Amino acid sequence: MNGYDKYAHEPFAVTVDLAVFTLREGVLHVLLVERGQEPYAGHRALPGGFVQPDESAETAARRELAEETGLSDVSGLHLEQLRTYSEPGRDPRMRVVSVAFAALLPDAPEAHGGSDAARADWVRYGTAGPRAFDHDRILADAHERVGAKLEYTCLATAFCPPEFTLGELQQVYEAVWGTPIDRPNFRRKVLATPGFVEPVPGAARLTGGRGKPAALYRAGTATTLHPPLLRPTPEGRPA
Amino acid sequence: MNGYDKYAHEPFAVTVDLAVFTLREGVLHVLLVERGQEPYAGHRALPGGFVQPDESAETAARRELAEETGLSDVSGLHLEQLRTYSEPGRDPRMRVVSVAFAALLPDAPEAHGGSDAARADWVRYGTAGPRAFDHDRILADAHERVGAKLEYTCLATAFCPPEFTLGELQQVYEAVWGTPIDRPNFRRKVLATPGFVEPVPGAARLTGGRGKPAALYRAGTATTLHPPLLRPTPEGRPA
DNA sequence: CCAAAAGTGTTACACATACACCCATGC
DNA sequence: GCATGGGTGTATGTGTAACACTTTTGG
Repeated sequence: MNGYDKYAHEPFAVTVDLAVFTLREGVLHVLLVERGQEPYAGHRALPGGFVQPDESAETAARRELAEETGLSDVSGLHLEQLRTYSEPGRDPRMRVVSVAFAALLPDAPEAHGGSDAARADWVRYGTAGPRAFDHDRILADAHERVGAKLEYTCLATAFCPPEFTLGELQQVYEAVWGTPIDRPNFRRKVLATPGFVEPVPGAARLTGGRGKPAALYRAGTATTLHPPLLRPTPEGRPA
Repeated sequence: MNGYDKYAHEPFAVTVDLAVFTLREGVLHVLLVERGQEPYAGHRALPGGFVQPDESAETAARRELAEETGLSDVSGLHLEQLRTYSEPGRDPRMRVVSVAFAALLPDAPEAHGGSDAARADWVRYGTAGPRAFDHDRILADAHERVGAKLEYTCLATAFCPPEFTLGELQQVYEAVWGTPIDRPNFRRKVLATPGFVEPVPGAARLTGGRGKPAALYRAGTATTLHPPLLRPTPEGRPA
């Protein structure tokens, strides 16, 4: 199999599938489209599409992200390759190999589904499926990956607007992990990690109308968290 | 892009590339083939090949693994999808999307390169490249991934024969990470993690001819490590 | 006896957890 | 004043890091 022969091998269609997450009012949402045709007509599915001849999968994913969200500038958004799904029967019509991506959005633009007929909506994560194809599994894999990366990277700021409060940052962790976190301890950990967040001098914002105004922070330059911020008893721990 | 049209899209070739690691005398080695034809004739490359029409990428990877190592039974070996490399120019001849895998072998069979003409040899990891295509990058990504997974999974036993000593297990960590580890502390951590290793009752083995015979252990049933076994100052930590 | 490798013990320190408590704002 | 959410302080336990030390083998 070291001799390449471009005519000797079955062609594959290569697509990208996107698990796009955002937070709306402190709740984790995911972007889903509604399929208009068979198979799985009427079912929800992850947004995605074919990789074009001159594109890498990453480029295709970012293009699809812009099309589906309707955002004009998606260049700064976090986009991360998850894994590739290639089981022969995953699409009943033809052989489709799909490279899955996870994307994180700070704010959720209400209107979207710009480019094509299929409607796209934000759906609360955890709402019952089943989704089309193997998209339930892709979505679960994406959620697990994002949750794990929150532990040892600065990824959480990707869910936040340019300036945010520590309470908002904590909401990201709580929404993705589905567990409450002790606020004082969270605060200390974040501030003790150099480069995770930087204070915006003097700025403060009223949060829910009520309560003390919160100091504002910007994302720092660090990408990894040492030591990590572990979620409470994620698995396997007997104690 | 929700309407599928199998004739409207450029066909892609889909291949798998394998980063196969093993330990030989305590040193990390990787399996490389020597290319016989252009491009990159004479250069070393990762073993791999085309995904067949009826195969998933995982199935293809395991088939290639068996062919390249010459092992008759590769069913129990650790094989893990890394990521997919899809940049348009990565193969100068045609559009090739490659799904990369990392594999771990406990023992290194000397003779291999069974199926085809290309020679395959074990090369010490870190030996100077450059390798063909983007295989240097794939190899670096694979090494980083394996190193990271040693921290929070029981993956290290995949490098070991069915029965092994704690010293051998420690050598896995030291070889992959490239750092020495304190033996007493390593020992305690491993034994304190339930299900990581199980003692083989009464068995012991002389290790280097010299020294006290070491107790033997088998891999346990656990897959994750809580708490993790962190490598010393992997990155970013200023202290 | 010496070298080499396995195995045990101990101490100091970092970190996480679980709270109690104070501050500023809207109603 | 009271509810709400931001921010500070502190004790207690767990886990790690860095060591010194003992044990068992071959030469």
